[in-house]
Amino acid sequence: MSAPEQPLRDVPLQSRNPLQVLQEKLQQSCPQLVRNDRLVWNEYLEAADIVELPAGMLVMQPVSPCTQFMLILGGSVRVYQQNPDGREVTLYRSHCGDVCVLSINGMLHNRDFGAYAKTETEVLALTLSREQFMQAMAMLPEFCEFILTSLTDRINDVLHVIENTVFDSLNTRLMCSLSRLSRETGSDTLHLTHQELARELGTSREVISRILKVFEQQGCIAQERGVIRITL
Amino acid sequence: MSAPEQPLRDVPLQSRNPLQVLQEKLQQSCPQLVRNDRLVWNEYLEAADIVELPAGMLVMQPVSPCTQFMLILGGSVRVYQQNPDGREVTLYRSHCGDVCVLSINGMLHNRDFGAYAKTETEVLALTLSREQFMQAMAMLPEFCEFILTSLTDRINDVLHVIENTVFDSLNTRLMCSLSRLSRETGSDTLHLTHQELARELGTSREVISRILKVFEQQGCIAQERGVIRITL
DNA sequence: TGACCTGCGTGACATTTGTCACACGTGTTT
DNA sequence: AAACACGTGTGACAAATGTCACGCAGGTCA
Repeated sequence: MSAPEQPLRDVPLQSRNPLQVLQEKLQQSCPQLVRNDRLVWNEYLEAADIVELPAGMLVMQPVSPCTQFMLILGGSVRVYQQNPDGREVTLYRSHCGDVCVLSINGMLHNRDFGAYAKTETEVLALTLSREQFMQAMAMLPEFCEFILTSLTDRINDVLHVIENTVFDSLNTRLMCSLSRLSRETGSDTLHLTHQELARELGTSREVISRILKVFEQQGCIAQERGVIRITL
Repeated sequence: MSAPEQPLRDVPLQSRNPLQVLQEKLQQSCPQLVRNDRLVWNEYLEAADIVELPAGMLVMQPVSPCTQFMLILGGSVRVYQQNPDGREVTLYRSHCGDVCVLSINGMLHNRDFGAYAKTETEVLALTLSREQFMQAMAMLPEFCEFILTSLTDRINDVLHVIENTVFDSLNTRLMCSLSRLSRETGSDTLHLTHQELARELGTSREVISRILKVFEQQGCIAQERGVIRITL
């Protein structure tokens, strides 16, 4: 399976060559990865398989069958936990340029990883076999550094999640979630139900409704059925 | 600075050759790291510097001056966050055999890392320069795998912390903390004040006192000034 | 002895969050 | 039209947690 070749015209990112999109993305976040206008590990990436996952697919379960390294090229994956009552919390999301941590876990030893991952949109991902991955780590210091950076950044992210859940009120956390989701989707109009926001924060629908009503009265947001628009 | 050479007699771990202790530890957690009765990266480790940090030292601040890789050989480091009011939460602890995540962050790019780290005891750590570290990653697949495993395991750990803070009552979280601390110190007698437990969970002293009183009435614990004994 | 610090106990109270029950409107299906 | 699923609003209430204001006991130090 290989990437579709398309001209770089004024079309949405999703329909462009995903490796090109990845390169632009990484050029911003890790400029040292790009030399002479191409990714230093292009030779590896271009040999890699690219897989396309449908939206709504449960990619990872606590013990996953995944034995390959995965790098997200496009789309979004939600990583979350579930308690026995069926309540959920979102732990983080992976987007273009993000390493799939659970795939590294699976590739190395497939230890129990107390988390689920589900695609929220169609997802394009690059995969490397364990051997390809280890070889890239050994041969390409930039790739090695990229992987380590991704992992430590991810740890940093989730530490901030802990900070927020411990120190901040639901009020604050909800507002932060709205603003982050708005940033991630690049739009101030969020197509979300109250129930989905409850799953985001690990609380119940009624609580979200109650707080959103306050936000609405304060003029921070406007609501329609299934839609929240940030007006601030 | 090199490791003290001491005979392996019946003495507490702390006074033995720290590399020996590390090897025994890693043999349990990562047996593939040991071949022919020695660590596969002994050559690197034996050339490495070993540093000794005093107890109570603030090792890392949100932006740390650390530019070396660190691997804990002995003692314990507490990684925590602080909010503006001065309230704290413990995020995790590092012990013998653990990689210092913040040192990797510092070594690679020293990005802001919203967390503090403080030694709780005297700490012995092995350090590698950035060059030594990258070379070990490239040359020793076992070392590379060990580092990646350490990082993904750490992510897994903190994801569980999120799960607990979101889904569990303080009651449950406190009991879990007590039992974990007991496991980590290898003793059922914990020398801890209520205030320290409050910092552990990100709450206030009164709340901890209230819950511990209940535990005591239920017969799960016994308390003296500054001491909690688990009797269950 | 008295002053002081630290650790703990505790009651009263406010606030936050979770839960339950039910109602209403919209859109879809039968 | 009737039935139904879904998203939302809402009021009442319970439970959990945070906060404040104390008091008390043990130890240390001057």
